[in-house]
Amino acid sequence: MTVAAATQPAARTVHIMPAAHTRQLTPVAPLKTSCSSCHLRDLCLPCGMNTPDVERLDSLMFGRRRVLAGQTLYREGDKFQFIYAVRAGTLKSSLMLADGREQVSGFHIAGELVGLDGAAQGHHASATMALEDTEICAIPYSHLTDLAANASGGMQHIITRLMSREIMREHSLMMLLGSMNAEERLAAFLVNLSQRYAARGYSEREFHLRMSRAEIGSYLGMKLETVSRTFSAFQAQRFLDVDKRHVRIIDMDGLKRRIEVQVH
Amino acid sequence: MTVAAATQPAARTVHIMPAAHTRQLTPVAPLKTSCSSCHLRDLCLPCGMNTPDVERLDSLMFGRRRVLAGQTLYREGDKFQFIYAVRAGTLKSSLMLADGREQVSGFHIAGELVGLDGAAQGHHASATMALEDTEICAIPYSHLTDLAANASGGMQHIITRLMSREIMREHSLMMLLGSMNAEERLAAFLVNLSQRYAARGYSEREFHLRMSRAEIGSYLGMKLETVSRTFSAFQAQRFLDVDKRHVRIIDMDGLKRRIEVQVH
DNA sequence: CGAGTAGTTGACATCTCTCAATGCCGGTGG
DNA sequence: CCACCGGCATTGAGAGATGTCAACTACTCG
Repeated sequence: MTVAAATQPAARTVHIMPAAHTRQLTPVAPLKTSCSSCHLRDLCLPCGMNTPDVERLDSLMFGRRRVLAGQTLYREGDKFQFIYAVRAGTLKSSLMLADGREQVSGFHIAGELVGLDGAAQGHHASATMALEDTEICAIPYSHLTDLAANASGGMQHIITRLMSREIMREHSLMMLLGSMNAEERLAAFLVNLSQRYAARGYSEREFHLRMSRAEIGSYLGMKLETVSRTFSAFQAQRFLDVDKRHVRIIDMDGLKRRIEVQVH
Repeated sequence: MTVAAATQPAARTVHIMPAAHTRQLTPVAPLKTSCSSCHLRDLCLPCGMNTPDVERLDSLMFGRRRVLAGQTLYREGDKFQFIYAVRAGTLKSSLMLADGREQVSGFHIAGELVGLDGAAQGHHASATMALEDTEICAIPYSHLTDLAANASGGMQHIITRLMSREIMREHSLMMLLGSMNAEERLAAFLVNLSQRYAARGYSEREFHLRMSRAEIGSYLGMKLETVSRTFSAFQAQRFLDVDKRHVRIIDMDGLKRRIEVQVH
């Protein structure tokens, strides 16, 4: 195995596609953030909460932080203290085999939460790193559970639902890894990404991939060459245009027909 | 794809290996069960709880239920009301693709919990069925969350930890599906099973598989013939003896050396 | 300009799947 | 009691998909 190249990149090129907000930031003292005024509130943690609960959330005053491209948010084995909400940018989570093989377990964009995997053991089971300059909210887990204990019952349920959602996310990935071929995998990946971008107001048909072919391959359980060939095959079949990391989907229905995953 | 055979078996043969307790049961009114006196309390839901919390759990008086071999505990889409603890027997959970392909997402034995995947959407994302006559505790989820709201903070944490554990379990499976070959997959499966049996006081080196080759294959992302061939290969390499579903591990270290998964 | 990284593509190797035949076992019914 | 059937497992042979290795291009960074 030689995914080694992807394991510890000295620095990563920064891509500039949807996100302009990553660039100009007051880089000084960690800003405090309020959920109620956040443009991501309907996608992120507060989603589904009632107003008083969101206000309680605000009272926690999450710290905001920047993670530069290639930097690590937490490593495997790190103490579990925070869960993180992505405000802008892209993160990648991965697991390691003893022999150094890496398995990417997820890519996370604005409004998504990472780090919940640490709750079982008190330390993180995966590592998470930024694929581009990324801004996150660090949510102290202990504060969140305190809140759940005191707030209206709904709050407790929110945490549970978040974790359950994570379980479902992994279900789909298992499905994909266990019973799909290369074209189905890549199609599923692109359709999923497209939908997540769309939910955030970006184009569902045209976007920049923030991850390398090797990272996509690791996530989808295939080699980078196979990813590359499958992209070319899709282009030949007129499902999409690809130019390196720039993707334009021409025939969304065609892609979707390749997968038909139910996993509701 | 023709795993169809495994999809809807009319009836299943019952195997008799560790479990004798499945057989004689008062099949009358659903028994109520108390966690504090359960022989599985250190593996199951109460694991890690303090005594007062376990007593609160007892106050819920979970219903006990039998699920016969081949019967379904819940189906994909069913309303999420309970989580289930296996008291004796074996369950299998699986997901469906629209085209009928099945992906087994887990096997569950005594002391393990199933059904948590329903918490996100209020209905189950997977289906669960008994591979042999099985006895379960049905734990009303709403009672559990009520309890979490009132009990000492630890209780809330227990639920979270359970779900986080589920996430980690799926992490390992993803790892396996994403970056291991057939021999590594089967070795990982057998070692894992062996450890779970050992934790329950059964032999770690000799056991009966409750699932078919097709089900193992679906779980591990390979075809039943490949599972069979890999078993034969292990036998030829003197790692184990197999006779249909009876497995005796001869060289546990040899098996473990094939995997070396870290995923802690 | 040279080095390094990422991506693409070809040729070939290898692994796993597919299809098919066979054996084994348990259950059923004559 | 025995013959037969269905389900499960094993095994072989060949096909197909993906991995491996290597060459080449484009681009970025110093």
